Amino acid sequence: MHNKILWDDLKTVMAIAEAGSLSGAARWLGVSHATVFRRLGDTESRLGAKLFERSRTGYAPTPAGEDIAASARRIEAEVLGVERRVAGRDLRPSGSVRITTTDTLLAGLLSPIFTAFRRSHPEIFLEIAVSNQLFNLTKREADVAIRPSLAPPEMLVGRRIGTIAQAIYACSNTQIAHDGTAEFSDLDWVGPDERLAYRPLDVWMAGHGVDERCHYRVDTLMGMLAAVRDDIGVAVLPCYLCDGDERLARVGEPIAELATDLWLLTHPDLRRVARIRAFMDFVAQAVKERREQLLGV
Amino acid sequence: MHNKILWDDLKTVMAIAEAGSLSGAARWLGVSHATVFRRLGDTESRLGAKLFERSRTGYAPTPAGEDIAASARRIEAEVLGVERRVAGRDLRPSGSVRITTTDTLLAGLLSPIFTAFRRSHPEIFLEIAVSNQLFNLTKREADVAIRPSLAPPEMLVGRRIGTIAQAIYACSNTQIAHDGTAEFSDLDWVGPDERLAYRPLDVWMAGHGVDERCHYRVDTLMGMLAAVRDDIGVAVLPCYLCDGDERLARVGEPIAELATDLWLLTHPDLRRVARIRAFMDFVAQAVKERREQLLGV
DNA sequence: AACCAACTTTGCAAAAATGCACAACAAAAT
DNA sequence: ATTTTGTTGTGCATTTTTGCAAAGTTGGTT
Repeated sequence: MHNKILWDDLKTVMAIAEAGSLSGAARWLGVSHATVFRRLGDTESRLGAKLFERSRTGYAPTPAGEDIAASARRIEAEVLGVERRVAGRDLRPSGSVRITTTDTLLAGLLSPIFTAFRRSHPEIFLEIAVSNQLFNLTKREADVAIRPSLAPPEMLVGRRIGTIAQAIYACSNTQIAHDGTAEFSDLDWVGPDERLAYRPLDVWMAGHGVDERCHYRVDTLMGMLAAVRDDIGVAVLPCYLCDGDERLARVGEPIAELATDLWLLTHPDLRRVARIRAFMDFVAQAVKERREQLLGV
Repeated sequence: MHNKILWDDLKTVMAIAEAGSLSGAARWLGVSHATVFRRLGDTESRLGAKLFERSRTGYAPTPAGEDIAASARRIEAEVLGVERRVAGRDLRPSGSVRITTTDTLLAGLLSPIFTAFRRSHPEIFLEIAVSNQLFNLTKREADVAIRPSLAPPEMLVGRRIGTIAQAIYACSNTQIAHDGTAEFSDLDWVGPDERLAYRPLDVWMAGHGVDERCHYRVDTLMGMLAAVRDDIGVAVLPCYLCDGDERLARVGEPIAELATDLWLLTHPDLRRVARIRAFMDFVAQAVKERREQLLGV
């Protein structure tokens, strides 16, 4: 009769409420949809309350279901906080660090740095999550983020480790690459699409009247680079990514208004974790040593 | 590496921290001590942190263990709150109600009332928790409390349903029972012991100089009653409990300063639950009908 | 010193939870 | 209209968790 519910049952209810379906909740929770089905039934039985209206389009929470989902969100925040604080007390210089960064930073700058770090700290494992989306460090989706940004999120701590210069690049074996005399508006351009969410470049291209000549858009910088290599057009790209590529030629000097900062960030609760500090110190130093590569000089 | 812990693991850590041992935590959680042992080991492994210093005489939490236990207490409050609110939405006039009351109230007043309630509401089940300790309605140890008190706890809601009169009783076949002329200080007395925590009666007995003649103390009113029946001495007892007992005789009028109120209480979140309202309305009415029995007239 | 109570730790059997595979249904896409 | 995709719901096998029983340690009581 008065069976108390499992605290994890609340998480299940929250997952169903947010996903709107058993299958979606199952994916989020990392279990089988059959398991979610049974857990929900069991929870409703223990509480003696209906938590979801079942419909053809999925599951919609009842007021009681919403109340539980809201509680579960507060509990989730509490659990993440205590997990971080416990993890933050970990003073062992060993274990795993999860880093999130972009594909371009990884390929063009960070990969050799990570390799060197692994060599010098064989007892610290790295897990790289390549994403162009901002990971949620509060939810411990990563321990460290290395990202271009003009301002870091307020709740994270870290340091600015460099400035990323960007310039126009063209395919090496084109006329523009050789003499650089064509007008911008006479060129074909490659640009970012809206999913890349690269607002400053959109603004710059519009301001220089070249977005009208942009007939090829990609949602990754690597895709933009490949298009330039294949002479589909010219594009603004980071110098660290392109200057070492023989098939690309820089056209003009770096564009000051498109320079951006490179940040190395973690959550405040993790700043004292030995292995995270070791990693961040190493990367900061290594990037400093490559500061000219980032600046494109 | 980044295994998230089960939310119920936090409850386990809190239980061990509060009990100081695996065995004590097991009793509190309602599981085997072997289970607690394994859950703790698994949690420490997932977090990569030591949560308790172990000894054969018990477990003492580390700072990380304390942090988790504190989080778990907050989560427990959150879970109890949402369980109450969900239970509070239960509008079905059926199901189970858990009542806590004293052994004397049950035997001398309430049992026939509960029987009548069951007859008139066959679909509502009663679970009676007999205790002289105050149950924690906030922690849902009971849904309804029926208790003598001069003032109810602030966080509960309810109503005062009667006044309990008390008087001196003696064994029926004694002289004092017949003529009532002996001085108090000439009698042998039966009294409550410190575990009964019956402060007002202690004060009254001291004020009338009869605690010096009290050589028999019990920690239950039923035990006091049995002693009076066996002519071990006289005692102050509730009128509802004794007036119907042929082996007991009242000596004098009820003692106004020892009158106490009878309260019918529940948690604010449960006040709208249909079966709880039905129960409380019924009991309030039935006790009102017995008001003279309570007053000893 | 002997006995008792309360504790931790572990191997094995039992119970519970879970995943798999399938059937059926419904909406979206073609 | 048909196909594809995504969903819910369920029986059975597998995996995981748990309880039981035992061995051993420690401290308190007699």
